[in-house]
Amino acid sequence: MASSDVWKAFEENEITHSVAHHLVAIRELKDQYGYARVSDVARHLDITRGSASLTLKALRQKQFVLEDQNKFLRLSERGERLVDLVLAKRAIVRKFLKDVLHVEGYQSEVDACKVEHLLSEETSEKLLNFVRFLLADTPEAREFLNAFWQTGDFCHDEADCPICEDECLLRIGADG
Amino acid sequence: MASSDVWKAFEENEITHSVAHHLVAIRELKDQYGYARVSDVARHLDITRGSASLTLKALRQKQFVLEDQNKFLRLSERGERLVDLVLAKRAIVRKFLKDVLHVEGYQSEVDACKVEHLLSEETSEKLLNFVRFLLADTPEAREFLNAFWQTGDFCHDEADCPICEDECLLRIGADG
DNA sequence: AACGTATGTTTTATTTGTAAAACATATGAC
DNA sequence: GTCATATGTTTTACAAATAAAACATACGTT
Repeated sequence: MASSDVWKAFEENEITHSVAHHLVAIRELKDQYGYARVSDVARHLDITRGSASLTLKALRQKQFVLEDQNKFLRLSERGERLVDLVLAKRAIVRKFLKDVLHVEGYQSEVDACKVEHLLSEETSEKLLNFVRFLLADTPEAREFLNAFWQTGDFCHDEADCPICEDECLLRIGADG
Repeated sequence: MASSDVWKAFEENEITHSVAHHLVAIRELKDQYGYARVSDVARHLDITRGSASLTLKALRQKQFVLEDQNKFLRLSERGERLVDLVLAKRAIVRKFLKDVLHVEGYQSEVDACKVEHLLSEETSEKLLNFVRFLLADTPEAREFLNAFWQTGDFCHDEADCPICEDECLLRIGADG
């Protein structure tokens, strides 16, 4: 049955949202302060030291994180690559939301962060490609974006809506 | 601190992925078979009856789901509205992935399903607007999409990439 | 050396979503 | 009427992610 297949596919994520944030925290702390310890990660994420300690222990066991003699943490090569991927996906989504859709700053941060670790490689890469093309300085892209941004709200009546042909989505435009 | 704010905002979802699926299951079952009971939902989602029973009990208490004398379930007005919103968001994302980015069928289903309940109203509405404009039959949209689809892979070298100006994302294009 | 503070871990508990099993009830076949 | 099957609930258990509290070091000041 198709429905339960898609449902179950949700579980198949390589990493959880929580793990992504712990790894990114290490990257950000090292960039900002030059080092990252368990307490620093906990403060950065606003969780308790105990909680961070447990999560990071698991990440050390899975070889995403390494620890030196003085309890200073760093990302392994695997960890660095994973963080690169997460940040790349987040940047693509944020760029699309902010610079194309004009979603307000904070909301685009939050939505990008929620979504980033869920997108498949295929989707991320195609979105990257799309946003690159859209924001590149070609006549087609320029004219299209100008036309889109000038239009403001488009097609809130049912006529000629290419999505509503298939499924009725009108209520999203209708309510507040 | 900005980082932990965004992180915490992840929790602020009105409904969970699991709840969204239980509610959508009721809608789909009623559409397909005319009724939906606890067992039907469980079968549809490929989970045990016990698990569905508990989740649906909570949803009855929260007034998203109603039950008649014969244990037949239906969505309340609140539940119907929520399902409308979830399905609308999913349809928009799916449409964008499939018809604009050309993400392969199954993957676009899965990614749309993962993401649908996480998007804010603001983002969904703007995405809807964008996709409507993009797929409407205007000269700007037609020319833009033709140019995009003809180009194939765009900008996998660093030159002139509007995203890489801000953050380096090249590895996503470089690896497999 | 002693005290206070920061740090890291461990233990205990909670919540959410699930499975598994036991149980109760209902329905239909014979 | 009895038996098999389907249905729904409850109970028990588990995993993940977290908080809270207790504990153990370690470090710096005095």
